[in-house]
Amino acid sequence: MYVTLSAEPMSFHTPSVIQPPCTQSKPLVQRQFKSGAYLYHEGDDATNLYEVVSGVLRLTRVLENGKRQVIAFGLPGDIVGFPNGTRHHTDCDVLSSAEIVIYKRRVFEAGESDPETHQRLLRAALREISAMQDHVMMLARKSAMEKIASFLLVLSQRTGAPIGNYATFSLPMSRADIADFLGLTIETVSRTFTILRKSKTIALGTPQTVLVLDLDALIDASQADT
Amino acid sequence: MYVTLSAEPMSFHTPSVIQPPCTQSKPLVQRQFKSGAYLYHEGDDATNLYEVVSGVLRLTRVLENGKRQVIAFGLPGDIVGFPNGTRHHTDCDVLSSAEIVIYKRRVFEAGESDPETHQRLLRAALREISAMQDHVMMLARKSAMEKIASFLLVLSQRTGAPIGNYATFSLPMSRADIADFLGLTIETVSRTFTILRKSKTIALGTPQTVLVLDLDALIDASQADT
DNA sequence: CGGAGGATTGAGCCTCCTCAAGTGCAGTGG
DNA sequence: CCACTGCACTTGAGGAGGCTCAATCCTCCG
Repeated sequence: MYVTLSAEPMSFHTPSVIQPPCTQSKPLVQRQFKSGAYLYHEGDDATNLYEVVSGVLRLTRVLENGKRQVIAFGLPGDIVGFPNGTRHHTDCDVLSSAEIVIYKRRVFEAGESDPETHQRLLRAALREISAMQDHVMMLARKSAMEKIASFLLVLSQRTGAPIGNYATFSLPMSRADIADFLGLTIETVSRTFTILRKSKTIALGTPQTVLVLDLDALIDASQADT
Repeated sequence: MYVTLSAEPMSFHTPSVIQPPCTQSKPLVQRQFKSGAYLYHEGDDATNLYEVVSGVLRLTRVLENGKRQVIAFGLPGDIVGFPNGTRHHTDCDVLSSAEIVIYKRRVFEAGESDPETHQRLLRAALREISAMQDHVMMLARKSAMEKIASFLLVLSQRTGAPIGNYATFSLPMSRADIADFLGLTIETVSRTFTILRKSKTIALGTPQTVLVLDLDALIDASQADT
């Protein structure tokens, strides 16, 4: 499942730590991808699906005018690469070096050979529909602050590590990627980070390293004016 | 597939006229639903999938604060009701009386009994992922005018009927539904309709009946400032 | 005729975008 | 070692698009 930022704090779907992707004895293809590598491009014939074990992926689409739009980020536990028809409809590249489990598409589509994996991939596809719907709701209705806070919350939940009473995590994507994903501009993203810093809700070690100082405040900021 | 309003004019996916849903000899369950009826609610156990033959469905989700958000509209040719896990994650009700073909969920999930329908439903699920991604891109980056024009274009393409040189179609959903779907307010939707009327791009018979007077102008209005 | 609900229109404001300048850091080369 | 350059991020000023609040219109229906 992708980062989706639903209003209700998101549960950890198929976290690889708890439920490792390899549960049967069959050999699984797992590969290491370096930052900047592409898993596939838009229009490529889709032969594989990809499960993120570690690292972060970026799914983008190129618009008519050549600009790139970030559709989703692939975090550990996500399965990406579901095609439309036989072809990929996004680009997918690696933001921070990733371990990826590769599944054959036909296992997903037919599955006679491996019903267990087939079911697993099917559920991932359905989760993705739900996730995209969550994302749609956020884009349609949330303010800049609510979007940023929601985004940080999900990253914190899914990739954060505790440090004392706080949680810390890294932002492998640029401000431009965040802005693209949330339907904002770079400047608004940056300003919103500044507001959160000044209110002592978060702290930034580097611009790519976030420390959550006040989780309750972040949750408040992520929710609509209810 | 749902109404998605991608930038490139959308092709007609599985139009029921050309490729009727019933291609095999097995008996298919087809039912009539009246306006206002619910196909399912959020949280319901998902036993079926639904293919729209005629009419229009509305898929919504209820937020914490009780407000309703329109996720998608189901037009003829769409297949709706893909669950997340075993449960529906949206409400689905009927905006204009609809003929619906009902599929059993287990045919979609397993499909040993009916590989052909299984494949058909699987493709629909994948199309839906793609469609939601298109919708995300629109919500994130398009102006009010671009959203409305794109929305009208899709409805015109998918449900329009020619009248002389023009195309006409009905809007079974309220302004509030349109606003919700596009991430706008009722007032902005109404004002944008007015602009399109005054520029002779469209005409409104009733507020629910659209006549496309200048298709090229509508296409122009639907595209970003490229 | 009167009321209700949806749609339209208007005025004012606010959030976020645009444009522009400034800052900090990493890499490069003198 | 230090200037130079490039890039990402931050900050500021100003403006515009869309929202809010409110009034009005239209149509349907009792």
